[in-house]
Amino acid sequence: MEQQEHAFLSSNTVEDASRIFKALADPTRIKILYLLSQEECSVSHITEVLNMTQSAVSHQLSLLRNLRLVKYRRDGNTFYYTYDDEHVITILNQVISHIECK
Amino acid sequence: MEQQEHAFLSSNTVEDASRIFKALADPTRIKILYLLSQEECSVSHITEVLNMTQSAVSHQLSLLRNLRLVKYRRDGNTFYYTYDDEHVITILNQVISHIECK
DNA sequence: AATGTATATGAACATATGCTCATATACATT
DNA sequence: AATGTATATGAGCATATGTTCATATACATT
Repeated sequence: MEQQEHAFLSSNTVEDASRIFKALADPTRIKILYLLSQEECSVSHITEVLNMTQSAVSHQLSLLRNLRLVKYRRDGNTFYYTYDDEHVITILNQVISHIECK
Repeated sequence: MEQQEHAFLSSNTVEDASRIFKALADPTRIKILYLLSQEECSVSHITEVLNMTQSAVSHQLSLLRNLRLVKYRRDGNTFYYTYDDEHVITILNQVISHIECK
């Protein structure tokens, strides 16, 4: 009630923002989300394109699922993932464009 | 030369994007950058507002300096920091607005 | 010159993160 | 029912990260 004269962020807001940026902070997750921004993908397809182990990809998808950044549908044994947060994809694309036009 | 049919990101681009998002992924750095988005601040002012140790703040400022996200001017013993990357501030504010209007 | 003040920096430590390896699960096929 | 296939998951491990503590640096003041 004294030392904070200017508008500041609530700790919830800061935590939420941190969570979003953390999700985007890892190269593997950037690649996955970028792929999904272009097309629905099966896990095995992601695994092949990124040239990673199935387990590593699956762990990252699990993390992205928990954050509600991706969702999936199942068809037999195949799981097809799509992105589930338009805003986060927009942010990702903005940063990528900004980097590429340098 | 065969398994990559769609446009994909160069690893440099991915690394650069990762670096930017990593910078924004920590609550302390979010608070610092948000403060600096509003006004030029001395280290001691940031320390008081965030209620953290001088050392912790200084370490984070050092990290942000290395990433060229902030710069400073010196006036006697006091160092005044400002942000140095308009685009990153824009991204931060976009994410914050998005979170707050939920 | 000596002391004070604001900030930076290195080492150490605890926690978080991302991967691998082994294995579980669930559906498909035979 | 038995085997195969696609994916998920838990444990373990190595590395990265953020803080603290102690101390260095550089300028100011007396």
